[in-house]
Amino acid sequence: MVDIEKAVLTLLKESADKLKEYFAFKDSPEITLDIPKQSSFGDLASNIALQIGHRIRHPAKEIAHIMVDQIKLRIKNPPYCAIIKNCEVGAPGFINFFLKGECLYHVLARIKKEAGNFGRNEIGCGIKTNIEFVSANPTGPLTIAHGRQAAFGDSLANILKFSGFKVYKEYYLNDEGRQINLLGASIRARYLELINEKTEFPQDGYRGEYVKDIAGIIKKRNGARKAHAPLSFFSDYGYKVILKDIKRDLIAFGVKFNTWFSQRKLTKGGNVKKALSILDKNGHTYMHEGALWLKSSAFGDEKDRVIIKSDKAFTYLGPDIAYHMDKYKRGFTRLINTWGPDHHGYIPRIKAAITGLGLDADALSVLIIQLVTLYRGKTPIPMSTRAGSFITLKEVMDEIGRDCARYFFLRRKRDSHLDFDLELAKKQTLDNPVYYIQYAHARISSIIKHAGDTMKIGADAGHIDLMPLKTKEEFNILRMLRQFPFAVRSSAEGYEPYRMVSYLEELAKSFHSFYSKHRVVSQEDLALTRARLLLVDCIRIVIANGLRLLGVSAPTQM
RNA sequence: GCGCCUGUAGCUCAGUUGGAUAGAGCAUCUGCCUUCUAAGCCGAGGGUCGCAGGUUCGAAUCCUGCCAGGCGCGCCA
Repeated sequence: MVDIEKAVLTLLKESADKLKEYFAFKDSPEITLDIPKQSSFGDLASNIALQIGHRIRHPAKEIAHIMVDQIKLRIKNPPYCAIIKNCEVGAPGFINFFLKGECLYHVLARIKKEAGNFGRNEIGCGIKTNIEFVSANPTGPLTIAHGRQAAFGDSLANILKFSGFKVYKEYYLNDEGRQINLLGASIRARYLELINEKTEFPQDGYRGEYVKDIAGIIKKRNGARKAHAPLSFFSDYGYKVILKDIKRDLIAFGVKFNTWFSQRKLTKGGNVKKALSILDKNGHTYMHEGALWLKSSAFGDEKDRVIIKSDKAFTYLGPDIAYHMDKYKRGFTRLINTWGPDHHGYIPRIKAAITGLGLDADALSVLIIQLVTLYRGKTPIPMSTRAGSFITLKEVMDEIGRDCARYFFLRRKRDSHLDFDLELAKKQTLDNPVYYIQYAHARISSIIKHAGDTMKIGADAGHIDLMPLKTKEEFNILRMLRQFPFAVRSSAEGYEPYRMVSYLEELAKSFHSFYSKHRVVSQEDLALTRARLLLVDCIRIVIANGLRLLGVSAPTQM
């Protein structure tokens, strides 16, 4: 089988090189192919003439015509004549290729052969990649904001793996410091209340019900014996209980981490001191008013930042610098962090520290995931973590299910605010496209079951005559199927799983549209039946692959 | 005051990095189930891309200035 894409790229490259005889320019831009939105623009298109035109300041259309004239000569002869029907110039200067009908069928045999691997690509080149996400402080249950990060990070990890990156998922566990102490103090106060000791609730303490629950457990186990236990007893007890719940919820959400990275272990191993001594040696820190400062303004931050406070305690920056250094030390050459929008101002200082350590800050991409506003119909649900009034991820999962929750979190671009309407998410209509996609998968499974064993498509998929596929709807499906690898690549390159979501919605649409117009299984026309069975089976495979990347299940019946 | 994000159809949002006639879903109006799942399908209407300039063959996209909303500007995480 000829690799269509490669052939077309070769043609374009040759004619771009020829251009150099007419115009003065050195190297041509990288040539990329796309599948145009409208079929009237062909089966493959390139904007190379537009790019060259821009570069040499010459009308793109003229360049495109020169290129197309040459390409037209070449496609009359083998091997191109077998695959390309025609080549045209599009309005502003696109070069559009129209493939021969038989070529469009090729994708089916490929899907059948590659099955779960169809759509895989190697743009990652095996780069060792660390993706750190959620990393919520173990001082309270996961909220929906964490849910969005969890769905996003997990799905992005899937997509990157599928694109040839070597991906490790990591959760940074903030298991020491002020917040943990505050949690301990809050639990202790509740505990003392329970055993009727006099106490005062800490001013910035955690007021959620779960704090009382933990205090209750301590009382049940120990009675009043812990009245004078050190703060660390309550902190440790509390964060362990909470961490257990966090892990349980994430598993229920379908998210598994390779590493739970403990801050406590990091500082115990002396890593913070090590990192700071490197910064010091490189001349990027200084003492001022009893505190140790990072000269981050030297690397573009708006001002310098404190690492060690005048009371000798670290700010969060200390351990975080050491943590990132550790990531580099472990051999990761690409780092991805997902943070909430409240942390965006923090990016320059951590990058400054990394540069100061002599490491490559460009290897780190910090992705800001915008917040989620939860609605019930038109009414927004107010959220306040400190006051303890919030909807947890678990509650959302219990109410609308894991598939639905993940899907809704993934639908939006990461830098768009997400309005999450629980009422909408419960509807089983196109208001809620996760069912639309799953429904296509279930319908196809049902058709295949209905067709029975006699018409089953097996290993002979490559020999099925596909010429009977000739309706508009069938060609539209073929076009959509060919697009899947492009959708994977674009999701990976942009770190944007939502592109996969949009793709799947469109693919499902092309199927539902076909389904309502044409019958797949008919006793009268066996040849057509076999061809169409192969077609829908391929849709099923691609939907399953896509949903798997999103971490959403593909049911065989609904 | 400074920084970041957002502003596209009545609503929720796309628009693949400057390209083809600005697209989906919902909502509204209108049709389709004796045949493989109606959680479905076929139509119709709906736009000053926040506003004003600029850059060029070409701008929702880039630049400048405004306007509106959200978030952040700690020796808190």
